[in-house]
Amino acid sequence: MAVPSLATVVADRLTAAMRHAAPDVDPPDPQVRESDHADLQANGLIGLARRLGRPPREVAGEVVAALAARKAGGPLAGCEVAGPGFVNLTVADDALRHQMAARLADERLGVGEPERGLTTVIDYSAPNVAKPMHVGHLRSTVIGDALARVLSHLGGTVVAQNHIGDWGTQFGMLIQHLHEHPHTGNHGIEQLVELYRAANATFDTDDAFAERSRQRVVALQAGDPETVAVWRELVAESTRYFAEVYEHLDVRLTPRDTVGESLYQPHLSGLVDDLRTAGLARDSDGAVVVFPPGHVGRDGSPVPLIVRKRDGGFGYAATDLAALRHRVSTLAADRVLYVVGAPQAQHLRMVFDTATAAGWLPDHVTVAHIAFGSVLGTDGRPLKTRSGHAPGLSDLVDEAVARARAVVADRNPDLPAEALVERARQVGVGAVKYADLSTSRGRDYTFDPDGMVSLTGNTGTYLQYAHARVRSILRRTGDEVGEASAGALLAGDGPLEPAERRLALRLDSFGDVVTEVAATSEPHRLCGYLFTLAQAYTAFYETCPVLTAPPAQRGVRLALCRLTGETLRTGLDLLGIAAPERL
RNA sequence: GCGCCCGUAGCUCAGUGGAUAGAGCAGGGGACUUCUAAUCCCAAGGUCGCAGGUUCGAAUCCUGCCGGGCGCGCCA
Repeated sequence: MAVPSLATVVADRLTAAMRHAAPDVDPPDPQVRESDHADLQANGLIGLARRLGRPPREVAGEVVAALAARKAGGPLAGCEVAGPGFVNLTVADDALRHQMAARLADERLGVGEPERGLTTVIDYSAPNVAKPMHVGHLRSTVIGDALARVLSHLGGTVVAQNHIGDWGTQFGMLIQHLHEHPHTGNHGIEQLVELYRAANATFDTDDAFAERSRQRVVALQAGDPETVAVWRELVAESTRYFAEVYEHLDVRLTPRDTVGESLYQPHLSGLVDDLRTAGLARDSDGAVVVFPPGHVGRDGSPVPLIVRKRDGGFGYAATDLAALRHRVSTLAADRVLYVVGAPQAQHLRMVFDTATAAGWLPDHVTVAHIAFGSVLGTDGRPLKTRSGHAPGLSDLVDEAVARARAVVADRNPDLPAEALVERARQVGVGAVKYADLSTSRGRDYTFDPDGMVSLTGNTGTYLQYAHARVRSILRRTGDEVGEASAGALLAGDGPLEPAERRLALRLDSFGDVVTEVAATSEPHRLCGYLFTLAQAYTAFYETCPVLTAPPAQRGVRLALCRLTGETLRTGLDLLGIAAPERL
């Protein structure tokens, strides 16, 4: 059962008190926030005073009095006016114990399911066939996977769509090159990459080959059996590679979520006709284009969305429109999220605007570009995919895992080789994912391998370590669930230590933060929360002995440990990061 | 030129219009016979790019400027 946080309960009570103290005025948001000066502080009463045209401290005093008059059984132990009209709020120890007990008794830790009944389509990862995945794919994959986990945890239906690049003119040159230089045996990603490089080089230097490649594109589009068979082989090989990468990364995408660009090809002709019929598309120099209003280019003229090229081929805009239409009509999306790099912002806006104009986007469906920044080197220069080589995803992950293995092996000399491999993977992958998820996604991303895999400080490893310490304590009790129970919390009395209070308050906000991540599509908020939670636990760990405490206190502390452990484990899982029992 | 994003500690970054702007890393000083020291504590480090404006109150909202990144007709 959902357990509202103390902050929301207190906010509701303040709103009620404002209504009581000033019945004729619509009460503003009480703005209850965590505070350095108390457990919580409310800033919104100054706004109420403004609406009343009266001195803020006076009004705040009346609201506090109204609050005090109805506080029987409430969670507050104290509230006082401070500064220009803030209200500092202290929650009662009993209220904290009850909150913790309620969360501990609930398998969902008291987190509600506000997404129940909503379907969200998430477009993420989107690697290209016959190309290695690089850091840009990593961001989309990791962020998209985290959002999928969060929305699904909140009760929503999530439909992942891996929009892989499996169509386009480059396949003509790949297939033609394979045709002229047949490979034997299996290919593997390395061979595919080599094929891409060789085909591309020949294409650029050999005009005759380039022409044969163009013919090969025509053959592919016409469904020539031999050509299609080779194409399928290329796609299948890449799909196997993607699946390996996802599994290694603990990403939930599977081949079932793969909906390549090729699948929309049969619908593009009709789509262009529909746009024409709707009066949105028109001919321009032999191409078919849409001019969504409000998009102006270099010379002040409208920027076209090219749905069909002059040569008769369809551009990616057509594919994107077909995909969007499919997601809304067939997949019944209430919300469509595009986890795509920020440089595509204008393109996506034009696609969204065109879809809206065409009537393919009903009002109740929201569409959002979940943009993330470009990948920069440590010199601050962007790493270009085409010119230089963007760092390969596998290289980065392998390096992180190797460093993790060195540290894990150093701390656990007796760990069997097999367990070492798996734990190093969990730690290394967790470090990479956390580094990616913990900064706000809109910013450009500085690719810093050293910082990413350092395994100290504000990293995924810190969170895993805090979790492992929790587990270590609980393992030492004979019956952790029985002793570290909700009942133990409720049986506790006497004042809580400051470190216990701070930990309990952090634990209480978990559901609010997860809901916020869903609302903003910003996983870094969850990272920040989990880091402060781990810090609060560490402070508790340093100052509050658990196993050696007197029985009543021991029960309370064990219960706090267990709730912390389960909150960390759940939070890490929502980020796609493992929480091993031991580090 | 137009549009979008971004300028916060030496570096990498948090920061819901609220009180004294916070973390991590690096560098300095301390703490392991102790439930895991992958940790913790202390000190140091800032014209929040600049200038105006709105507000009781601005890193946060508005305007202008400076600096950086990205995008802007047939690649995806």
